[in-house]
Amino acid sequence: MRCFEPMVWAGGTANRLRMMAQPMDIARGRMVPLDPARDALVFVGSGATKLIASASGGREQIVAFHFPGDLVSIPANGWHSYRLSALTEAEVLAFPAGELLEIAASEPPLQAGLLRRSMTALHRCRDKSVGLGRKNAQERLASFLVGMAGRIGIVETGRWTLELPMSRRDIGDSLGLTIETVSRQFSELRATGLIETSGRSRVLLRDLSALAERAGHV
Amino acid sequence: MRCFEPMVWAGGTANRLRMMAQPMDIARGRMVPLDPARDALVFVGSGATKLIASASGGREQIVAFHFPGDLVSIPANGWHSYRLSALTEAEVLAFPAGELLEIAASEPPLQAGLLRRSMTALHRCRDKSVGLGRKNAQERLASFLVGMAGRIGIVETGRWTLELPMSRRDIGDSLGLTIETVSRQFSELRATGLIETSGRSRVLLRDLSALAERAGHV
DNA sequence: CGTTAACTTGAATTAAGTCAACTGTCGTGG
DNA sequence: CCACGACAGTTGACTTAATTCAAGTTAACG
Repeated sequence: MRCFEPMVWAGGTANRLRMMAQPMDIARGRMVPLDPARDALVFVGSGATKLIASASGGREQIVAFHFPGDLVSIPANGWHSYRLSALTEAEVLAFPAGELLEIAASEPPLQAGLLRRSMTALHRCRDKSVGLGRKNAQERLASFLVGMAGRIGIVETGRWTLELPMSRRDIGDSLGLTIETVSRQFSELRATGLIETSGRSRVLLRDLSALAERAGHV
Repeated sequence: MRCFEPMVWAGGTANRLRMMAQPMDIARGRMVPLDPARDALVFVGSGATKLIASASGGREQIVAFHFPGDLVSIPANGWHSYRLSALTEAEVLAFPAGELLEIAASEPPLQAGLLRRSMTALHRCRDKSVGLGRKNAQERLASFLVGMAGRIGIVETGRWTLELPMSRRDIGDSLGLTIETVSRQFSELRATGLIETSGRSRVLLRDLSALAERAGHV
């Protein structure tokens, strides 16, 4: 199920966009090939991806997960080096940021879409910063689960089910925790009765608002 | 020295913008008055501000500092509650986000400016997330100082001088550390010879690239 | 059904937090 | 201009949450 909205927003310029970026299929676990010298903008059409930042000493922080319809902005010259990796097989459209922004400048609806998505990403990143800076392990995991519910959760008779495409390691790298701590917090939430898990990826949120409270949301 | 660029970008619509937001003077330590029910966009014309997020339990995280020319996007309905506070006397222009975006939709240069600033803010937030998630106290402080050098630093014969408008508490709230840890790390960097301080706010960076290395930048 | 990697659990360690006492800076008023 | 008071910042001793290291379990895939 493809969902390359930029083509839609762009109206008559859809062809110019197609010339800049062919849709690409990225296999699970592979990086999206990007020119490391230029800022990139990537649209996720299907599947799921993670944006990884590397600091010195091989430390990695996942700064965002993406799902269909999301826009990913990848800077070339930050303090850290970024790369985009597929969590599941994914279809993406990768643009050189400069060229896309130039086209968008003469295509207000496209530019508006970019702006709206860019702000959504900013707000998500900020909410996440609060967790990284000020929350304990349990609150971070609860926050993560509540956030995922809003993005990929399926609700049924008041209970949310998640099918997580990322590993415990990915969750840890996203929350600034080790894999062991993530695992212990899953166990803790399970023991409290707030969640149930089955297999490695399915999570049932038994009480979303209690979980949001546990997450330290105001 | 006022610097309200949106007026400039907006060309002929400058008057519509003026009707939406009068420039305001915010005294040091005061909040920028915002409608808590609506997303806001604030331009900082002069002075310095901090964007504070509150989680439950009275915990506060400063998610960004702002200087003249910066755009601040403040969401009304996030997981956390946000407010913008002046670090020094500041002149700002506050807009309801919805209305400003609507005007921007028919004013490509304005929209382009918003988009560019929004991406800058996103990239800063991401680089900061890496620090919050994966760096130790010393790396966080070094990162902070290098970042501030790039924004408000004054360079002179290869040495950077900073006049920090924020307190140690603000720095701690921004780096996810306590005031005591921030203080200890200042002492540590002083002892290593990487920085000198005089008074509460002046910092001399004796070797920016060594500091960037210490910051864990790649 | 067996293999492998992902996940879980436990015990010891550590970086940063907390609590407490002290010192320096800066603005005010004598 | 200097002395004082108040608050910002510093330093030290102890505690704690999360990491690290190590040893099991379990799920998923062929």
